[in-house]
This record gives sequence, structure tokens and C-alpha cells, in this order.
Amino acid sequence: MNTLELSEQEILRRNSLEELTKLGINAYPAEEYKVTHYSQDIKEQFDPENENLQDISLAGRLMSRRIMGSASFAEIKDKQGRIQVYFRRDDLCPGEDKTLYNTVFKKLLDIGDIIGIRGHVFKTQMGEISIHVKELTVLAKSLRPLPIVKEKDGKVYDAFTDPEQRYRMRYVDLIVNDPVKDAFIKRTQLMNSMREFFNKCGYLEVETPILQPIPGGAAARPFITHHNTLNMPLYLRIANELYLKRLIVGGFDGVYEFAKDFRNEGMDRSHNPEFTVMEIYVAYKDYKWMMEFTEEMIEKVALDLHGKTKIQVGDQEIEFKRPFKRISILDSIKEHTGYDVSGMNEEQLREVCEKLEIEVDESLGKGKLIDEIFGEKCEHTYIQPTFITDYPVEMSPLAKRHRDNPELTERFELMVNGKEICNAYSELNHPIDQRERFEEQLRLLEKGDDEAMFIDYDFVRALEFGMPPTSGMGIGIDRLAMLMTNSASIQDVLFFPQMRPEKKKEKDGAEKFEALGVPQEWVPVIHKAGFLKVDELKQANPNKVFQDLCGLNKKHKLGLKNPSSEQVKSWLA
RNA sequence: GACUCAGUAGCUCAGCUGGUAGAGCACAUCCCUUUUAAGGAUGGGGUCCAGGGUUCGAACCCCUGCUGAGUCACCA
Repeated sequence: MNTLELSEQEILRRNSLEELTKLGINAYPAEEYKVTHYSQDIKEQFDPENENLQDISLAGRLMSRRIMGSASFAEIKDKQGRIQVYFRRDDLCPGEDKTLYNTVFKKLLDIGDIIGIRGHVFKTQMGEISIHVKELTVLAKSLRPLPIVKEKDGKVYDAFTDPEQRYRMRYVDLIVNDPVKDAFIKRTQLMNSMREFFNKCGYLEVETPILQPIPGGAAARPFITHHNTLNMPLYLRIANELYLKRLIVGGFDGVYEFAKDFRNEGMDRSHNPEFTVMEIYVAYKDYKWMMEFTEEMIEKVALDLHGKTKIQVGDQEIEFKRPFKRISILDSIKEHTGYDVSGMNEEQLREVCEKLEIEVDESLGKGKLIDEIFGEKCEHTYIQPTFITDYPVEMSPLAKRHRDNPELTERFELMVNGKEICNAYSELNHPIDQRERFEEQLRLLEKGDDEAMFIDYDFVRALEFGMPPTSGMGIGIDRLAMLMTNSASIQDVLFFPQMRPEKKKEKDGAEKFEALGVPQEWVPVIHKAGFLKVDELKQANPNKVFQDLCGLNKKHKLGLKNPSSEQVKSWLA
């Protein structure tokens, strides 16, 4: 890489790396570095009375430095957090040679470098538990400057906030913004908590195909890919429901999967093209049982993560203590709009939508119309966890008909903070009914509903062998993680949210410039001057090019022999 | 996809009605043996997102594009 492409600070760090090498120090050593303690443990365990922790070693990233002549303070960040370390020249370098302190530590190390230290723990006059360093080892040199974030009394200064940079360079975000790490740790705890809950019940964690010939189990636009050997399209799964139910047919009584699903739809702060859903299916249960099971699971998650059930989300306090409120979707609509839509036909529903000023288009069937009304007028009002139950059969092609009303299904969704996070039913196990419902979806598809489900005949075949009565539930892990970590955006609970690729400026290579007669060593300088392509250079004013090049040569002390203005003119000719 | 806002030093941000770019932190040089977003002095660092236009003159005004954010649409 040509130094012209680097910032001043990057050049300095590369120079420091060379200096280290010259001193015989490998800035990227191969050996294991023995770590005996971590920052937080030290702070908790140190007892000045006992004079414990008198020979410890620790490794991490250098986060700040305060150099005062022959003594210095620095902060090291390891997996547990930050701890202050104290360097004194004559303790680090007891002999005549003070290079390690004067040169290596003070001049050649930078914020961001990864080092290992050995020494004893003590308390400073200011009362901060610190490590007095006797041995210093360079473990990895950092060649790029880190954003410097400072904090005092909980107030953060110069925070690294640009969302684009934070998401594109999550590693930097994680290094400098401490709370970011916590959210991701909580996310993993959340999944562990659920897993523990399911395993205790004896349910089996399984894996099912991500590449599916028929994208079933949900209504959504899939990603399509192609398998070369089979020479057929394959879809990235939008749900794993149909596969898990096949396993119930096969005789497993309880199966669950934490699944990455993919939907080729819009992106915003609660949608990412790939996201994580947990789906669980339990034989011989119904949706009423599943509601209780879900409550218990979510309450447990809240307790495991926060030690309490009341959790702050934005400016709302949400109480996850059981039991949650329950209301049927039709009652909810009646409550919020005054309209009793039960038993209405499509036309009547359209009229209601019109009166409520809800925009609907021709392709919508009965189920979708009801869903529109609910989504528009009711959904956002459910801040505290609420089960919405008994959805119309048209919008639930995989759910069993309600035991009391064949127009409805035994289904519930859990609403929290105005959003759906969970969806469950008594699973439809009547193969003939299932086939008919799929066929109804096909009619919707033909009508223009591009989200209606595909027909999966193998799934119907499985049902024909007989599936026990089963209840299934799916929960959006990202959405739940957002709630549990008080994150406003899904991007805050995904390490690497989907982004547009970074654009690299195209530039012509050296050979194209050399063809004009430009000496090779001048090509990077021309690039630096802003002429990335031969055509751009040719259109430029030769005098300006000449002056720019000489200027850059001087400014960056490149030590090149300046071309004559005639030579420059000849390049552009 | 529509609308709104934003893009200036490594980071956070100023920059008035258009007049050759500023601060804090970071960085460099020097001084300083328990400091606390710790110091003091001095200094270096910029394609003001890109491209066009208006103008004697554009970081600033206009147009187009790129990227991101927000609102909406879409998303059972």
C-alpha cells in the first residue's frame, strides 16, 4: 500500500511497527500469553490489607494513556472491562537500559494496541485499584487510530455515534462503546434461558433445512437461489414450521429450533432481511396450554436477564409478570372501533374499512381485511403483554379451526409494546382441511396477493399419515431481544445488520498511466491528486496537474524528481 | 418506493447574509514520579460525500447522484 493513501496517524503507527521490529520486538508474537486474572475479578478480589494479587498477569487493549515523565497511567480493556495500570520507568526497566519504557511504551505504543502486563495490584492515592507493571509484552500492534470515547460520572464524551460506521465496523463499536457489548451478551443469555426452559421440559433442539424447494410456513416474499447440480431453484426459508411439524408426525413429542429466516422485504428499524425466530411444537397440547407456556417462558427470560419482571422499554415500563391479558381479535376490534365484524362478508368488511378510513386494495381477502383493521386501529395500543386470540380462518391457513366457531382458528399472537412478537396455534392436523386451505391460498395468489402461501404437497402427505394434536409457537428473537435490551432498532441487537456494500472508487491501474508515459512512481501521486482515471487526467489543465504533483511531492516529502511541465503536458496530450 | 434531515481533520462537532477552513479530544515535539473525560507549551493534520450549475468568488445557493438516519408505505 502506498503511504499516500494513509492518514498521518496511520503512517506514524506503521513507522512505530517498523521501529519495534528494529528493536527486535515482534509486534505480532506467536506464543500464548498466560493470563492469570481479568479486570473485574481483580477489582472485586483485591484486598489491600491482605496484600493479595501480588503477581498477576492480564492482557487487553490499551484504551488511554497519561504519561508524566518517568511514570505513566494507562487503561487496559479486557473481556470484563477496564482497569488502570501504572508504569514506573525504573520498575519496568530496573537496569541501565530504559528503552522499554522510554521508547517502546512512551513512543511506539498507541491507544488500541493489545498488550500483556505482569505486576502487582495496588490502590492509588485517588483510591483506584490499579496494576503496577513490572513486565510489558506487545501482543498486537494496532495500525488504525481508534475513536477516543471518554466518560466521567456516567456522562460520555465524544461518543462514536455515526450509525453507519458503527454497523459497518461493529468491531470498533464494540471496542469503544461499552454498552453495545452488554446488549449482545443479553441476547445470548436470552436464547440460553429459553433453551434451558425447553430442555428441562424434555423437548429436542433440532435443525431443519434452510434451503427449501418450497418456501412454506409463512406468508412472505422469499429469496431465491439456484442449485447447480439439481438444476432447480431453491428458496431460503421464510419459516421452518412445516419441517418441524413433519418431525411431530415422525414421533417426536416436542421439537424446537432457533432458526435464521430470510424474507425479501423492506428494511427498517424492526426488519432485517435475515432474522432469528424460535419455533417450538409440542404434541398433545393446544393453544391454551401454549399461552401459559409462553407466559412462563417470557417471564423466565425477564427474570434471568434482569432479575425482575418490570422492564423499561423506551419511555414505557413493561410488566412481564404472569398472567398476560387475553382478548380475541374480534373483541379487540369491537373495543377499539365500535364495529362488530364477526360474521361479516368481504363486502361488508370493505365498507367498515372505508368508514374507518383504512386504505385497502382489491387483492385483499376477508382475513387480510380484518388484519388491516386490527393493525391500523388496535395493535399499537397493546403496550403491556397481551395475547390476541382466535383469528379468522382466512388469515391462518395452518391453524386448527376453533372448537366453538369454525369461522375462527385457535390461534394467538402476543403483542408487546405495540408490536407482535409471538405467533402460535393449535396446529391444523386435518389433512383434507389443510389441503383445502392451501388451495384457498392459491386462489389468493392468483388474485394478486403476492404473499399467499405456496402449496407443500409433501407436508400434506405427512399430515395424511396422522399428526397428533399439536400446539406450536414462534417468537421473533430479535424483537424480543430489542425489548429485553431496550433497543430502539433491530440493528442494535444484530452484530452485522445488512447494509449496502461500501463503494470503492474505481481507479485505473498503473499500466494505463504508464502507457501515457507517466513514470510508475508518480501514479500514486496522480491518484492522490484526485485523478483516478486516465480520462480524468487527460481532461485536466496541464499547469494545474504539474503544480499539484510538485506540491504533493514536496508536502509528503516523497523525494521524487519533479517532472518538467513539458513532460506533464506530453502525458496529457 | 415517497418525503424530511444529515455527510466538514482519526472521533465529536462549529462554521453568520457566499469572501482561500475552526474547536475539543486524538496525534507529534518538549517539560513533568500517584494522575482521574486530569496537566503545560508548541506544532502537524482537510478531495468540506461526488459531479454539474449560478457567481469575480461556493463548505455555504441551485440541480443530479451516492451513503446513512427519521417518518410513512411495504412487512400474516
